[in-house]
Amino acid sequence: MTRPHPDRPATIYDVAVAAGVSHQTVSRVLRGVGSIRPETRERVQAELARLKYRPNVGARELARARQRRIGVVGYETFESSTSKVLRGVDEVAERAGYTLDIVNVDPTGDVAEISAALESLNGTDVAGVLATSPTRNVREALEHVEFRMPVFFDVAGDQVAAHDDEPARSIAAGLVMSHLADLGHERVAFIAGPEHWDSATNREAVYRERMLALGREPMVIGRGDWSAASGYRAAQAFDPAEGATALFVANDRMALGALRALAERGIRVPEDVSVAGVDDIPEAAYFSPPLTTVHIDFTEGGHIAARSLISLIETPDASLPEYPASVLIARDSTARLG
Amino acid sequence: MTRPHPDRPATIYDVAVAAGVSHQTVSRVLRGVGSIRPETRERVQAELARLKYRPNVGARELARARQRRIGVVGYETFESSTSKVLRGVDEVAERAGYTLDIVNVDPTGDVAEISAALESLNGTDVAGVLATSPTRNVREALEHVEFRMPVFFDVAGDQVAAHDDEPARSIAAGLVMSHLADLGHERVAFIAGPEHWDSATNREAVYRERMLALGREPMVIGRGDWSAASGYRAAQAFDPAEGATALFVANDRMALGALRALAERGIRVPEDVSVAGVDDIPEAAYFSPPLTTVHIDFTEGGHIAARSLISLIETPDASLPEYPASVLIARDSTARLG
DNA sequence: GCCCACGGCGTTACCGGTAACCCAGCGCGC
DNA sequence: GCGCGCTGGGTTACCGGTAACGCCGTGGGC
Repeated sequence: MTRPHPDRPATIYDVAVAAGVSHQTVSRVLRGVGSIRPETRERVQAELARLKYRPNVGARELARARQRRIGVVGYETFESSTSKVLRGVDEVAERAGYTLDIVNVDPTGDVAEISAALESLNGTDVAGVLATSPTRNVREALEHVEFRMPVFFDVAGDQVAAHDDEPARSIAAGLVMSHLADLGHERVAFIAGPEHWDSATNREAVYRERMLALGREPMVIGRGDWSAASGYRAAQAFDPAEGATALFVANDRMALGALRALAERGIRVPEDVSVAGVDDIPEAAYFSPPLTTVHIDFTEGGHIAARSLISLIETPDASLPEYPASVLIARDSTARLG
Repeated sequence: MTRPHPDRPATIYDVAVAAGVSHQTVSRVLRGVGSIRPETRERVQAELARLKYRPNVGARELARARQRRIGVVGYETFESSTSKVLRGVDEVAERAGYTLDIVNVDPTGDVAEISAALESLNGTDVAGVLATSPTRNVREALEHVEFRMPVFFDVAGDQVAAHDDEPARSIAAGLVMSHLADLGHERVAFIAGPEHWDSATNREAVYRERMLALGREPMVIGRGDWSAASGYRAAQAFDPAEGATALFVANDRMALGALRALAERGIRVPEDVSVAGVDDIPEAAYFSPPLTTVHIDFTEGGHIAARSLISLIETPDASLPEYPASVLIARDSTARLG
């Protein structure tokens, strides 16, 4: 379905001539400032509507010397959790009058390539940049590019706790490990996320730490790329003979693949092994069996990131935001040991 | 991670003064037009780099009297298939020098509300509008708003065949029904998508038609909202006593919910009933059992939609695009009858 | 030796807005 | 009757680019 090409839009000058006033009066009506006789105002508004006036945002930006776009460095923006972050960013940005300029990059790709993408964003004079891909490569690329505008690096909804001299750590992974420990699981195997990702390394670090705290050797049986297919492949390495009673998978989609791999090999969940993920994607409740996971509010994470960036843009005092609390969602894929 | 607020950017006038030339010479170097002495060009380029010049896109748009943004009316852009469409649109648009301005609306919401969202897009002087939400409400809202620019209404990757006096029809649904018929299934139950959606009604129409062609009464047992949860609920109404040997679900996510509901009730798939979906989301291969579905290339659909819109913008001759072929992916959830 | 074309720039106008400043007329106090 | 401030608006400059045009010097054709 299409519509024909229409002719050139009316400007405030056209409207001014039609209403018999100066263009400045039209501008005043548009902005609602200054004092204007009601009669004049109505005449202008009538012409505005009749001529179907639409403001030229470029001209407005130019005259106001103020940008209204935020560059977003996204990645696989079609993936559920990350695009929920984007949605949250969009909601806040729109309310604040900003428009998003989304650049898709492969966050695990070549640093030079990411830098080029960032540079192109930089060359397009946006008001600020929001990076939603917490990978090492993106962080490095950000170091390379000299931005003239504020940059905010989001943690992509994955809540982390960072104390003064401790590194950032995944709360979600801690919740999963505590849940498993509560159920009596101490021999927990782990399928990690892609190594360039901050959230993957954060979760893995917490897993290892908790295992050591239990006096157990960490059992990282594989590493995926967040996809169900990679979880399926990684779970092939799960060997019941090694004694693990639970399997912690770094995200829900990989957990789906892992569940499938275990089912094919006749390993029952949760009777033979408990399985838990992270993210709480909407589908997780309908896996077979329904997956125990940690709910992360990605949209709210996006809100927070956007608010932080906008406050950086408008008032250059940076205060680090508080992320919402993640909560563990226990479902049938985990059960008490024994 | 953040960076401080930097000072105001350099303009071509700053660069011109620094290089000892006129601003027009700088503009020429920037655009690569006109004849310039290599020595002068180098001097300008050096200053460009030294002052970290970034073009002001607003000013450029203004001077060129040409818009560079495309408004996209999206919906649940965080959902897998739809955001793949967006990604495809983005890829093409970026290559053509356009930037996306994405507006999220609830495509099943109030027509007035959608109209308002469209109007705000319209008021922002974009080069064209691409609607990626094929719902009746969005179509109605598009009728209300008088656009000054080309509008393209995408079919969101779902391929349809439209003959002259026939309505558009879902090819994907036809593929599923043929596959089931090949396996001997004639008594096929159906879980439909939300009624406002074109793709839902297209798929349902094809389902009904095929059933009647087989001399069977259509068995629409429920209607969902595309989510796994709604598929789970709808599948509660599946009664094996009614004789259906297969269940066709209008998309994969609802099919996941349906699989779960069937499993909970002890109905085996595919032994007791075959199940098929549409979309081929990446997770479908890891459902229990892996889901027979129809692969739709959403990203390519986005490419095509964007190309169509851009050609409408640049040369107002509208030619309807060819969508890529969908293909059936047979997996374990469907089996020969008997 | 003259004219003209062309390379290599500079000048100026303009895109569509906003903002600072200016100005006429009126009502008012004194 | 005069100065004052306020209302209601017009004039003009400017934002940072692009485009049309003009100008100067040089070199080649005749």
